[in-house]
Amino acid sequence: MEAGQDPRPKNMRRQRHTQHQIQEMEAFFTKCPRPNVKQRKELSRELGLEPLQVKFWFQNKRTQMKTRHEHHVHTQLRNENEKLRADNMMYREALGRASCPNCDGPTAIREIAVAAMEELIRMAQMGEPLWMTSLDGNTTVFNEDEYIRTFPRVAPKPNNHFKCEASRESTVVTMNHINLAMAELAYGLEWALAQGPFFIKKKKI
Amino acid sequence: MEAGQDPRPKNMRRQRHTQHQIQEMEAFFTKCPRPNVKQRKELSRELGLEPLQVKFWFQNKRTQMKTRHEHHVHTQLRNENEKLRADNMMYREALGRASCPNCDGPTAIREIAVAAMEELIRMAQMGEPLWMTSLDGNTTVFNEDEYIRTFPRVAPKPNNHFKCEASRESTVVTMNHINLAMAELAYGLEWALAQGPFFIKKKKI
DNA sequence: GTACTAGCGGTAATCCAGGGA
DNA sequence: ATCCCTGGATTACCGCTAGTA
Repeated sequence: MEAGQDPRPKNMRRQRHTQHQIQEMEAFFTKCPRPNVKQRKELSRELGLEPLQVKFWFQNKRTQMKTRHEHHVHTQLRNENEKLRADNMMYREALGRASCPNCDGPTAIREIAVAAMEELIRMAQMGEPLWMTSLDGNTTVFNEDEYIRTFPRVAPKPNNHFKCEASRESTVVTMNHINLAMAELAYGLEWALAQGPFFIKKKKI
Repeated sequence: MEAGQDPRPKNMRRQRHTQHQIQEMEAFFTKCPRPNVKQRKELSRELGLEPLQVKFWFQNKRTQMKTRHEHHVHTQLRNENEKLRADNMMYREALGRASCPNCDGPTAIREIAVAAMEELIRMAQMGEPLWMTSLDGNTTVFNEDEYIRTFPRVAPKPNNHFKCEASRESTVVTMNHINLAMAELAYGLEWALAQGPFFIKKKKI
């Protein structure tokens, strides 16, 4: 095996391929990133490199390309993320501001939700006047008159039968905190639902 | 300078540090990722490595850590992206489903958007009857009568002055595809906006 | 099953350009 | 300018795995 004019003792590195060698291999790489033995031998002959060096170069080049591509995707992902976040914010605001084509007022969904939530919190934090402990100590009775007095913005006892039904159900609940919370939630939701007709009255045709 | 018991001819690489050497350096790395000359010399003495090798190891370790961190951030970004996309979809649907308390029907925003989009696509795909090329070949004229005939669901020429104004603007546009698309978009949006009063009529009090 | 091979991930060892005392 | 160090990119190579004859 007559050597290719540079039989270095193996493991001894010859630093940096020349610009020309790199350009040639780069050009080949764009057409064929994974040359076979023949192509590599041909290239090594043309460029004055050992076949093994050519093999190494292509291997390293492939990994380099891979990492660069990943980096590119990375920045792209960052941008997309930014945009999605902005879109999300816009949608969130749009939901609060959304106007309904059936009438020309804004939907009050958000307002209702916020108000109901506040009411629930306040109801939960209240004690004896609103939530009366029964004599046996096992149940808590909801004082509806007190409720109407405390939250006067609600139309007093609307005639909606759904509301009456539900409110009667939540009037007596067990002491269990979860049930209590659910009862409050039900009442708050009823109130929110009951706003429907109220708002409709406000609407101008 | 009496050598450190391994004066290899320089440039001859000794493969792979031992598990012990790596563990020690790794432990040191967590406390101090960038040891100075003294610390490196001390480590090299303890581990039977050349100071230069220790230096190399720490340098390579730093870059490795960096790439690993990048990779980690990468996957994290992917997940976040996925989640944001899902949220976005949910918001979009919520916008379409949002019901308005001023009336008892669902908002027709989505329907309008879909219909407008379909109309835009159909308009874009149409040729001569709807989009007349002018004699000089440089401008495309929008045939409004043909439009009304083709899409009869639109109330013929509503008296809304905004619509008239805008439609006149988009009647004559240059051949430029971007402008053309914008004109179509404008017309479609006008149509969508013009639906407002129409829906109001449908609403039951 | 077995021997051979290419490709890949990981790692050691540099080279190079640039920053700071 | 001088010297040392660091990060980024390169070159060389080992060990493992999968595909193939």
